[in-house]
Amino acid sequence: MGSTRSDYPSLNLDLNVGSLPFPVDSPKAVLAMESKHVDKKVSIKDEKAIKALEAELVLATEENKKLNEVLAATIAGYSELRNQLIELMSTTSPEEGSRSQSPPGKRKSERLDANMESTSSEGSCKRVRDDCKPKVWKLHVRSNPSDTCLVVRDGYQWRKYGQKVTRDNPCPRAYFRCSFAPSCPVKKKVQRSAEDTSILVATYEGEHNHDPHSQPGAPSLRPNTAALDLKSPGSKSEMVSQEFHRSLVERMAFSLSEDPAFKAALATAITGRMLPLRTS
DNA sequence: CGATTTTGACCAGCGC
DNA sequence: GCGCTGGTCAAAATCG
Repeated sequence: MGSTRSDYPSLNLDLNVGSLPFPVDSPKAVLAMESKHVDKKVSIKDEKAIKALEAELVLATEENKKLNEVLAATIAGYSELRNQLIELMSTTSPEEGSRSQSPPGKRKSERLDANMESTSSEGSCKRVRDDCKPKVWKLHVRSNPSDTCLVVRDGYQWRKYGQKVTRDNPCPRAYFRCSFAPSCPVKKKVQRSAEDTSILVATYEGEHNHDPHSQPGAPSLRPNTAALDLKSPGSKSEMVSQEFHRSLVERMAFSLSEDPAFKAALATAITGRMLPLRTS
């Protein structure tokens, strides 16, 4: 995933500055068209007007080019800032270290998973894990706290194979396997957040090797429920892709808004930007 | 009757 | 080595 301009559809602006009387691609095209259509009886006055228009077009083209460069620089800067933020979030700051210090008895693998949570929601995960464990990422979904069923509707069909009450959370954790294909390696753990019981935390391990909608009797995605389409990117269906993109953005936004480290980093960044302005 | 859920038992990893 | 804990298994129960 490169940070090219095509990665930012919303930023794909049409920068054809200056109003042109007809759609053209370049000054050469203008000249070609003009040489075709210009009447021999064209007066000197008209020729001057044409030259003026040509000059205006060249200026507009130049301006367009400059604006494109500015846009590219802006996107590059955005990318760099985003990477810095991700890096900042993934590295353990002293106070975050004490916060994320795992309680005694917490397993190493789980701590790794917890570490992954901050980065896995972003595709450009910088940190590469040493082992060859399947991809793990977490999903926070709001649901009715009075609803006791640990079901996250994500378009796939799951088969529950266990439930446990964990030490650090009074709410039970449910274990699911993808029930569509026996060969599908994906597993899912669902548990209510200890802090906010209205939030269901679903931990996915691995990637589906099948289409979520290919299965018969797949549950329809109801509104007003924890419904998300988690189909892998790069699918053929544009609708699904858009849905996936939307859910990804929602997930990222939610994860970031819930992350105290992000809030702290944001506050630091804002303070850092404001203080020099005040002191100067 | 097959699929799914429940739930206690078992296993393996980790810290002490 | 032992105890704690999370993850999984598998038999029984339940559901459609």
